Amino acid sequence: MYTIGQVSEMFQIPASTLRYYDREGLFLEMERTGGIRRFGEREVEALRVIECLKASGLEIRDIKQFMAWCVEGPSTYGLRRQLFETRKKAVEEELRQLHKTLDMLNFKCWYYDTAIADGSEDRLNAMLPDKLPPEIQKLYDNCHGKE
Amino acid sequence: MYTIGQVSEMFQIPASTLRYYDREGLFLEMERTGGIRRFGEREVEALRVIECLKASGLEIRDIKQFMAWCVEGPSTYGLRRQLFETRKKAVEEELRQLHKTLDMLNFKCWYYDTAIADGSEDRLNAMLPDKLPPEIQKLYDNCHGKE
DNA sequence: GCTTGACTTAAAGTTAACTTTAAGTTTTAG
DNA sequence: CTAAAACTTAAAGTTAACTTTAAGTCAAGC
Repeated sequence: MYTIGQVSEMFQIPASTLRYYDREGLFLEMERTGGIRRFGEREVEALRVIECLKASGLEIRDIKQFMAWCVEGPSTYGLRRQLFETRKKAVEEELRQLHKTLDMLNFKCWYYDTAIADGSEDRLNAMLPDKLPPEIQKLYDNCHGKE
Repeated sequence: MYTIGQVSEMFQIPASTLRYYDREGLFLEMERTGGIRRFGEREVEALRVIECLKASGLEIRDIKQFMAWCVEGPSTYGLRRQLFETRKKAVEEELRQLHKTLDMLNFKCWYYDTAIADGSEDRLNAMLPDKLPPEIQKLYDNCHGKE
């Protein structure tokens, strides 16, 4: 069993944030001794799931809903499974979006490398949007709306 | 040249947001006719870059800084190049984090598939954290801190 | 027993990124 | 010329996720 300070240290999360999560109902069955929170394995695993769901784009209120399902028992397995499935779809979409963002960033890096080499953007502007090197054309098209 | 309403439609961004961006200094040289904003190719490309930088995790105030560099001219090519390089690093890190998140989500989907098939988590709890199927073990380890 | 450090609470404050409101101006269609 | 649609502003309001503050309680070491 851990104190809030130890968990704060383990996860590199401020104790104030852990208290906030508790207030919001993310640690529904946490024990206390003399008013002081005791984090057990259940809470540590809950925190890993909280970080995962947060990273997937879920809001605190919806994570609270999930935690309530966990307390409710086996009748909510289906709902919980569905939640993770939906989060998977969201993260996969986010990954696709981030790859497009990366293409734009790579294009811009090439663009400024070229501008620096040339000393101006004149030649670049004359090349745009066609006449780009083939590998750069791909990056450009992918972040300027071409399918 | 486009009005704010046309750009709002094109990018599916509320006109109020475009005005907010303008107020924050993201369209530094935008023209007006009779007080009304005229978005040209420069502003449309700026908006594409804004969306990219936002998706990369950059804040509005830092995007404003970038736009100021663009107005400043060729002397800031190096700074602009460096900004995109830094954003690339941030996005690549975000991609790594999202892949770990996806591993956790896949593990949880398998976990609840199994719990549903079993009707309880008893057998699962007896399997954890070792004795998991090999392909599941990988997912589990990757999101429970094992290197 | 006393100090120190870690814990507790409720309530107020912070921040970023919008969003809404209210009042007014400009453009467009008839 | 007029009515409606689309634009304008400054200022206030919203939201999520914390974070800080103030005042107090608990546990450990000397």
